[in-house]
Amino acid sequence: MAKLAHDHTAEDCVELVPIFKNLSKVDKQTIATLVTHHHYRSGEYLFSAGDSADALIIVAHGQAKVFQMSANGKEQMLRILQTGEFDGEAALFSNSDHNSYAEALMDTAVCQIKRQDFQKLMQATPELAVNMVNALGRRVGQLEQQTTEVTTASVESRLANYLLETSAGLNQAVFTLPLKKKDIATYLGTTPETISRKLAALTKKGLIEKISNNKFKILDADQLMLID
Amino acid sequence: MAKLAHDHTAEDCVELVPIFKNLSKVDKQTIATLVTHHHYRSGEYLFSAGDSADALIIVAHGQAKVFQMSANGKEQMLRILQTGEFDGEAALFSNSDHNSYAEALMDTAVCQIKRQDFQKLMQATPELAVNMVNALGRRVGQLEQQTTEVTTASVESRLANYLLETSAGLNQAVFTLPLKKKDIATYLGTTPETISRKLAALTKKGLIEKISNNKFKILDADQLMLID
DNA sequence: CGAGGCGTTGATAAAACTCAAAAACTGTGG
DNA sequence: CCACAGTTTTTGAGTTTTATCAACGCCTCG
Repeated sequence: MAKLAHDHTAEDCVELVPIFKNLSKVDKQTIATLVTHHHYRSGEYLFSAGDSADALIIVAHGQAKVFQMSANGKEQMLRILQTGEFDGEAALFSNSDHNSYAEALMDTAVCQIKRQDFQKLMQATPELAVNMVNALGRRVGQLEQQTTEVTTASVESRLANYLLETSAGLNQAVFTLPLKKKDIATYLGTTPETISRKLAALTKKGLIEKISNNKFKILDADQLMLID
Repeated sequence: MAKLAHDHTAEDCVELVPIFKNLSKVDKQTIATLVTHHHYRSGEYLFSAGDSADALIIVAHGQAKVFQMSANGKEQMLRILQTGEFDGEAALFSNSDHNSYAEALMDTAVCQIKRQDFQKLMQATPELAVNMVNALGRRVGQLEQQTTEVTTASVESRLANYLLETSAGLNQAVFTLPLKKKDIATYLGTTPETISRKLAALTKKGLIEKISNNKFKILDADQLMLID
């Protein structure tokens, strides 16, 4: 496999990832020996629905979108995996298959730990298990939030929130949308057309300003929060 | 407080709950000493949004609904807590407040373990932590499923699924809906009126049969699965 | 330059919500 | 056992939101 610009080692992975952060040096070294390492180019799939899910997948560098495909062929984005985040929790409790897809949005480096190895690791390193519980607890909270928003708030409100969060996450009033509009749509549970229209609506109301194609500026955060 | 028909002790709790099942006798006894015990009557709240969330809550007996309230006053049901299930994972990783409500749907017995105690317990009992991780992993999977369904499937399809699951869960073709229609509505992210209409529609299509007020019979499971 | 993907816009349609009122059910007390 | 009050459910009519389909414009990149 061709080496990419950044050459990540197993140790990098362990250092980068919050769930491993506060472990002892020895533990980290043990973990490093169990980790395998993969690169994906933008557009490649880390896994697909139906693949056997027998490993925890940690994004060491890059970005990937995780989504499900419904019976009628619609995508629902579940999350964007950022550096340091992981997925595959389903893999941790049974030999089941993935029911979702993960696609790299840019060149992305990934660490994997086999289910069995990880379960043993948790047995041997309670701190790790506790970290995992906390991380999963946080994830449950996020998902509960997402479920509630998607069913109770209008698209315009969801979009407004998304813009606020994105802007806040990047810590800048003028920001570039990190996703294609098509992806924003599936993330918010709607269609690209509606996103387009609602962005126009927010602009017309003077709450945001379109700087360029996908660069925006928040003009009135307070009003954006109050939508719907 | 008046005693209810069943008098549950802390030991009952520990025995009942899957995450404690495979622990050693000693561990179970330790846990039992940390557990406090509460009864709630139907309609009472186990906790409300804004309450400080500093304990893991385990349903020892009964049933409770967990829901969020959106800014515009709509309820979204997140789950029904059955005997042996727990909530409060948000409490496990930070001193945050609850952002959801839990209301007893019948007389319900609950065990609580303080966040601090539980974190220590996990440190000392890796098996417990692993059980927790697995339980939370399962929960994440459920929520991902719920999010996807709610955004990609029609109400009729969601309702059909709900009926199938309920019927399967109770293991009987003729079954009584365990929730009020209002609650089914908030669970499926819709309104009571729509539930009423869609039930009528499914009946007219000959896929289900209304036995009595809230007793139904599945007539054509295959077709129900294919809706939308 | 041209092709293909992405985004916008418009017209239309479908799904579901809202509001309002009637009907059915629940439990209670006489 | 019946009547009543309160709640839940159903039904109807009208409206809103969002999806869909189709066409067009715009970039980007070979």
